[in-house]
Amino acid sequence: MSERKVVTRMAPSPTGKFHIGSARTALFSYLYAKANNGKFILRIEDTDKERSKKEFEENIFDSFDWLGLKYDGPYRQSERTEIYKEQIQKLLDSGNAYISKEEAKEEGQRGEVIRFKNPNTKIKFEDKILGDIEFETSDLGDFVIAKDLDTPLYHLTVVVDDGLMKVSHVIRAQEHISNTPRQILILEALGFQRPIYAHIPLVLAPDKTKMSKRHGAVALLDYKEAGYFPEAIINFLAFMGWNPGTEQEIFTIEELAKEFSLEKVQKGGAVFNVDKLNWFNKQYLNKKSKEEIIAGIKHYVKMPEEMLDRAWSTLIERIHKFSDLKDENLTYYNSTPIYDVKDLIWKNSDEYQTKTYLEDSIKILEDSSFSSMEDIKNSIWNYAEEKGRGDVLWPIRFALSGLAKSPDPFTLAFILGKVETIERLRNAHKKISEMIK
RNA sequence: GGCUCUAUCGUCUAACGGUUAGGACGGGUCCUUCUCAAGGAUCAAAUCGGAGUUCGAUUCUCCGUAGAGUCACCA
Repeated sequence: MSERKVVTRMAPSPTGKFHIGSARTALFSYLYAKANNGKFILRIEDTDKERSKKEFEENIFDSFDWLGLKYDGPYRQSERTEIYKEQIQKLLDSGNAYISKEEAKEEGQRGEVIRFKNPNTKIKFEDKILGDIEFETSDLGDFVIAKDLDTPLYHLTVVVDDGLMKVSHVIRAQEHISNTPRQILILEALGFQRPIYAHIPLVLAPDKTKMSKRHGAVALLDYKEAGYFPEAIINFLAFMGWNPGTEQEIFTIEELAKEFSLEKVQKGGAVFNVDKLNWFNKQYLNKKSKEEIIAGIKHYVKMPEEMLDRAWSTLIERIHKFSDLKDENLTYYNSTPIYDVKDLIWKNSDEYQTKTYLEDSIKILEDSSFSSMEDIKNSIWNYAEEKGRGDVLWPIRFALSGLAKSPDPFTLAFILGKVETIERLRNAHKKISEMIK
């Protein structure tokens, strides 16, 4: 019984961009196959000629590539018409299906379709995740399995393909659970071996309903665009509805493939929590090499190479993902900040003191080495301690960034470089001098 | 509405029928600190309700309640 080689599959239809929820289903299928030394198949379910689009098929491939999920295939149902035809004929011949004359109620409907002859029985199956499930098939009626011999429909094609491709475990989203009895009926009529079913819980939006376009970003590749790392997405997705039973949270896909089991998959749906995703992404961001980080930053920030070399580690301190850089006010790195002179003065300080501190600071920094942030800090720290850290440091930092919130003055000075730093400080000094007279 | 499924902190989740119900995200407070971020410490926060089984139910059973999915000549 357990002799069967593990074969799982993901069977998306190219009728829209590949969904983040589908990505998780694919991941679970993939992981289960890997965990059991099995095979993972990608099958494009494009029997609906009206709605299937090549661009969406591409989107599916790009999605798998981005996540790094290797698969067997891809197979396309649109290329397997002859196979289905043969199976439909078998069903017709055995009396399990029949050609039904119909009244076309809607435009495009046929006057003749092929229906499955429902034996009206009770179908029981054991779902690996949900447990025993029972359906009365009588309320399904004689459902349509093909428009004609050359135009098979979903239920038929899934069963035929899963049967012929020797799929051992059908791991799919819970929304498919009510399709299962129909498919078991066809499968039995065709004499295929029954796969093990595992219906994984849905990915939910914050309102607890199935995630859809109206909830925001649902296409997997939207997350690529937003600057998330595929490793972070995988790690996050794996933890929606599954957990290792330990307190380890960071997993590479290889580690996941080792640990994954259907027994630990949750029964109920899981709400998609962007904050947690961001946290995962940050974990991976912190592990990236300097080169990778610089490359990522370049997509969102224009900065001289040499300056970027000093700024990269500071830039990622305040973000979870690269695209967050868009929301950061970073213009002060490239252009002289514009600000109100009065903002140069720290809390209880005044313009006279601030002017003096600026003057002294400029002198100190002119003699300082700028080869590291520490050098800069060391040169001015004692003076700041003596006069009051806020009184000295705030004007410097403000003169450099023009912002109430920014990295510390030493870091800023280091990134901007000596020439630019001194110039901005002189500028500030000039402004405050003018204010006084 | 029919059918099917689900139910532990706000969210993701852990807990052989016996735990002060644990962890993570997020949040609060404190420390650090010129600001922000980061970091460290710390706190708050949950077993849907009612019966039953049991010496003992988060855990098993039943009934409620709530939520979800699905009901195509789509997949």
